[in-house]
Amino acid sequence: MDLRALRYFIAVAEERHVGRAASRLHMTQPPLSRAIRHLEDELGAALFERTAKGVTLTPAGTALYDEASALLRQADRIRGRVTIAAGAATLTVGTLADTAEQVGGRLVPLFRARHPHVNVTIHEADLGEPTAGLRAGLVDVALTRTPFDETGISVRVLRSVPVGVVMRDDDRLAGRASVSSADLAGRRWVRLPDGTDPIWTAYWAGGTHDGPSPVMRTIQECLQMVLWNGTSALAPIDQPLPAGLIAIPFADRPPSDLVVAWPKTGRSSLVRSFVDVADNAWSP
Amino acid sequence: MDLRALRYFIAVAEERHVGRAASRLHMTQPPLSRAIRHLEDELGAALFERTAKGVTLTPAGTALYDEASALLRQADRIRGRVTIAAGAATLTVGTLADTAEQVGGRLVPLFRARHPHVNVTIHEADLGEPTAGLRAGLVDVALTRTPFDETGISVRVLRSVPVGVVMRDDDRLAGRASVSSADLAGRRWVRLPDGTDPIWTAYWAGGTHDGPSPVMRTIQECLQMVLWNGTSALAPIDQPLPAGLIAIPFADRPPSDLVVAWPKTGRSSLVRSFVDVADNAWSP
DNA sequence: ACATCCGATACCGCACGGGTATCGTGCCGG
DNA sequence: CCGGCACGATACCCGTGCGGTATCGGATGT
Repeated sequence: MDLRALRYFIAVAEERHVGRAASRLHMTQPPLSRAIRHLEDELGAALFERTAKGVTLTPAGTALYDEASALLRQADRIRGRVTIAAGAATLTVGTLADTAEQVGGRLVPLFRARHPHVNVTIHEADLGEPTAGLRAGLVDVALTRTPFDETGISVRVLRSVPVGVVMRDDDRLAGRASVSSADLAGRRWVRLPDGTDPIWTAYWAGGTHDGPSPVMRTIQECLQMVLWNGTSALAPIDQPLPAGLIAIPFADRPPSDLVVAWPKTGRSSLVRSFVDVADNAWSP
Repeated sequence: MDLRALRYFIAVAEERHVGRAASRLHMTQPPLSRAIRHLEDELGAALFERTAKGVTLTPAGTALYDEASALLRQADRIRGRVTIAAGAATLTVGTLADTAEQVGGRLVPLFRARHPHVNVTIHEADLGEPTAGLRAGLVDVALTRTPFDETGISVRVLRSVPVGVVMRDDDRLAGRASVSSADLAGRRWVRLPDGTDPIWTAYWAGGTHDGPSPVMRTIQECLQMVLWNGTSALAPIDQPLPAGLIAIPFADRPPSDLVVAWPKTGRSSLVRSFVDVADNAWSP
C-alpha cells in the first residue's frame, strides 16, 4: 500500500468515475483500473461498486477515504518540515526567451506562496536552448515551448499556441488571411544559433536560407531583425507585436505548446510541486 | 516519497548502519544505499552524515525521523480499519505435515493477537505437497520446508534444521555416529506420492528403490513405516522420535529450512503481516 | 435495436528496484 | 608506517511493475 495507490484511490473516490479520475491524474484509464483492483486485493476488501455510469464507494471504501486523505495530508506536510530543517532550499527555473513573462510571472508567485521557505532563482535561456538549460543540468525545471528532443524529459502542456509568419506590414504578403510553405520560397529567414536541437530548428525554419542570414538569440532580437532587415520569422501569435510588424497564421505547422518541463529521473519534491502548481493554475 | 522509502530510512536511522539496516530489511546493502540517496535527492536535503563506521542523522534527518515514524504508524492502522469496515477477513494458512505444531502453534496466536478480527483457517497438506497448497492456490501463505521449486514463490527462513536417517534401533547401522550416501545403497526407502515436486522428491530420497516400496503421506505414516517395515527415511531431526527409532545425522544433504512461503505476486496485507509476525517471533 | 459510454482485459515496452561484484576510503593493529 | 578490514558507494545485470494503446463485454437509454 504505497502513497501513490492511495492518491489514485482518492481521485477515483472523489470523481466517482475512473476515466475522469485518470485524466485528473494525467494518466489513462486502464492502469488506474488495475491499480484500484490491486489496492482492493491487497486490503482484501471491495472499495468500489462498479455501476454502468461510474463507481460508488463501499463502506470499506468510505473508511479508507477518511483515513487515506488524512494520511496524504500528513505526508505532504513532511516535505516542508524537512526542507525547513535542512535550511533554505533552492529551485532554479529555466525560461525560454519570453516565457518568463508569459507564465512565470503568474506561476512563480503561486509557487512561492505554497513554499515560502524556498529560494526561487531564474535562468533566462536564449532561443538556441529549447530546454532552457534543463538538458545542460543548469536548472531544475523549465518553462519553454515545444517541439524539442524530449528524451529523458517529462513535459506538461500549459497552453497550446498556433504559430504565424511575422513580417513587416509593407511585405508583399501582408493582407493575406493565411500563408503556406510555398509562399515562403526564397524568403530570407532568421537563423538560430548553430548546434541547436534539430527538431526545434526545423520547426521554426521557414523559406530558404540563401546566403548568410542573421542569428537571433531572443524574441526581441528576432522581431527587430524582421523589422530592420526585411527577413521573416515564425513566432507564437499569443503576444502583441511591435508596431510595423504583422503576423499571418501559418497552417503548415502544428501549434507550439507552452510547457513546463523537468527531468524524467530524479524529480525532486520541489519540482513535483512546481508542476502541480502549474497544473492547477492553467489546466482547469 | 513513497512509504517504502520511509521504512528504509527509519531502519537506517535506527541502526545507524546501512549494512545492518539492510539485513533487518531482508535486502542487500547497495540498493538500500541507493534508496537513501534517492530520498535525499527528492527531499533536497542531506539526511545522514557518512562516517567510517556507519551513518549519523543530520538535523533534517532527525526531523524526518519524527515525521516519518508517525506517518508509518498511521499507515499501518489503516489496514486494520479498512478490513474491519469490510467485515471479517480470512487468512488461510497451509501447513506441511508437522509444521503446524512446530511453528504454527506459536505463530498463529501471535498473528491473531495482532489481527483479532481476522479469521485464520488451516489447511494441512500431506508430504506430496511441498508448498502446502500454495501452488494450487488453496492457501494464502504456507508453513513448510525447503527444498522445493520456488518459482513464483517468496520464502523466509524461520529455522534451519539438519536431516538425519531414521531407522529402527536394531538396524545394522544403529550406533554409527554418522552415515553417508554410500551406506544406504540397496536399502528400502519410503516413497513419496507420484507427481510430487522432483526437487523435493530428490532431497528426501536415499538408498535405492528396488521393488515396490510403501507410499507415505504424513510424517507419522513415514515413521510408522520405518518402524513396521524396516525401511528407512530421511527426516528433519528437530523432533522427538517414537520409541524404537533412532536418527543418525546425514552429512550428504544440506539442512532443510523450516520456512514461511507466500506467492510472489498479489501479496495481500494480511500475508505481509503474517510474514512479519513470523520474522519477529523467530529471527531475533 | 443499436449507439454510446462505462470499466475490464490483453498485450507491449521501458523504467525502477532488486541482485552480485567490485571499488575507494578511513580506521586500526602490528 | 603500512597492510588488513569494514564501511558505504559505484557499476552493471535482470526481472517485475507500471505506464501506454487497442479492444472487449455489458449496461443504459434513446
